[in-house]
Amino acid sequence: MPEINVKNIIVETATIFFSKFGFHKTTMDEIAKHIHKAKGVLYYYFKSKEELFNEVLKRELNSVKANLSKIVTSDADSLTILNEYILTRFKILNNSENYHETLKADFFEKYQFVKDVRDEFDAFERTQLTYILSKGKDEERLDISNVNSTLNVIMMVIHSIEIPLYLQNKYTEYEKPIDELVTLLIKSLKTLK
Amino acid sequence: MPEINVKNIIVETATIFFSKFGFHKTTMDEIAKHIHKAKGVLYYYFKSKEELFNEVLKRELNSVKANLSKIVTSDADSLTILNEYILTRFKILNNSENYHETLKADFFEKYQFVKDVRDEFDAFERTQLTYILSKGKDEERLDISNVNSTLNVIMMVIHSIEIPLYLQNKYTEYEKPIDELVTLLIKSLKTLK
DNA sequence: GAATTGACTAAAAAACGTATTTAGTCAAAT
DNA sequence: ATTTGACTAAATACGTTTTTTAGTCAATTC
Repeated sequence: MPEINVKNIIVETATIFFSKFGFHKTTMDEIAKHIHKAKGVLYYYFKSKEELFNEVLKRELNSVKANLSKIVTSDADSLTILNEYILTRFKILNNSENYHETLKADFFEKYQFVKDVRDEFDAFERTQLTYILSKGKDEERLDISNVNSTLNVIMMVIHSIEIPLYLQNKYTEYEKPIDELVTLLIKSLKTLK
Repeated sequence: MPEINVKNIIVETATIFFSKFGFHKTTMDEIAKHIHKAKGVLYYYFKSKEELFNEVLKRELNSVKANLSKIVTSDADSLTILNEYILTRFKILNNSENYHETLKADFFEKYQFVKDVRDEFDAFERTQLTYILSKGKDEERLDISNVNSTLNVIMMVIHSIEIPLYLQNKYTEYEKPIDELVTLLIKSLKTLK
């Protein structure tokens, strides 16, 4: 069986198990057994369980990035883009149990190995949001004196809200207030005419 | 020694110990020893360790409430009041280690006994913010169609931000973005003239 | 009668030793 | 180059023992 397939099958299987049982409760043995392979195969392709989880996480986040990039590069105006970016981000990451689990890194030591992947996703987000805000500023649709500080506000809001949203199962409760918050923020950033 | 003093001394001592060591690491024995009393005295005035902690918490929150009420009842206009309310709330609660610890109730079972005190403080907040928003609406300074849903937005924002702020030691990092966020929110709520 | 004490104890937490499981390794085989 | 399965150090789980702690209460003091 070609490498490309075995590695993918491992990652796909790991995605299912990690999503369902979490990183710590999933064993390498059960992943191996599920694909009818010896455990050693997993270690042939991945240095460790942590590296496998990071690969699973990267692929999930790459999918999220692709969706978000589509929004950012659309023909819509920057206000619409910013609106859709934030709402879509919350919505699609709601389905990523593995991403939720990484939020625990901010509370427990045992997840520090996900830091790099998390930082990389953060960097992606800052880039996308900076692009949106700068575009809006250039188009004179957004009234922003300092792009970077507005960016920090938005990042703070996103990172703060996602904790109760995903770790305290408040997605349903907060769905409507999030909509309204984003509307308010857009309104406050909109250039007055 | 009169009752009023012993009870107060117990609470004051408990405040110090709970703030420093947390609820679980503080023993009733060390509180008693510190005030040169037998442990039974603590149980004469308080039914349990949990009741003592709740009393400590109530007193801290009563102090916070007093400060916030002063702002709410001031002669300033509602925009200024809303601004000051939010910023002051974050600032003074930053010094309440015991309040921070109650935020853990949303993550761990062992703190469920603080729920009532927390709910009561929430209710206080909703009342104060409703008053501010309604006042602003009446004064026609705030452009709000539905006071209750705007209230939910503000409460969501406050409760979300306080988690990283106090449990992840992000007060310094978030101080400036919070200022700016509040400025943006006020701007979005302000009636256009 | 109210307030305090200090001995007591059930239960919780911590410590400890043993058993089991798991991540990771690697020589042998394919 | 890829896979296997036996192996092992380390981590985790578990049962037992020890220690600590929250809470109690009869006796004492004020």
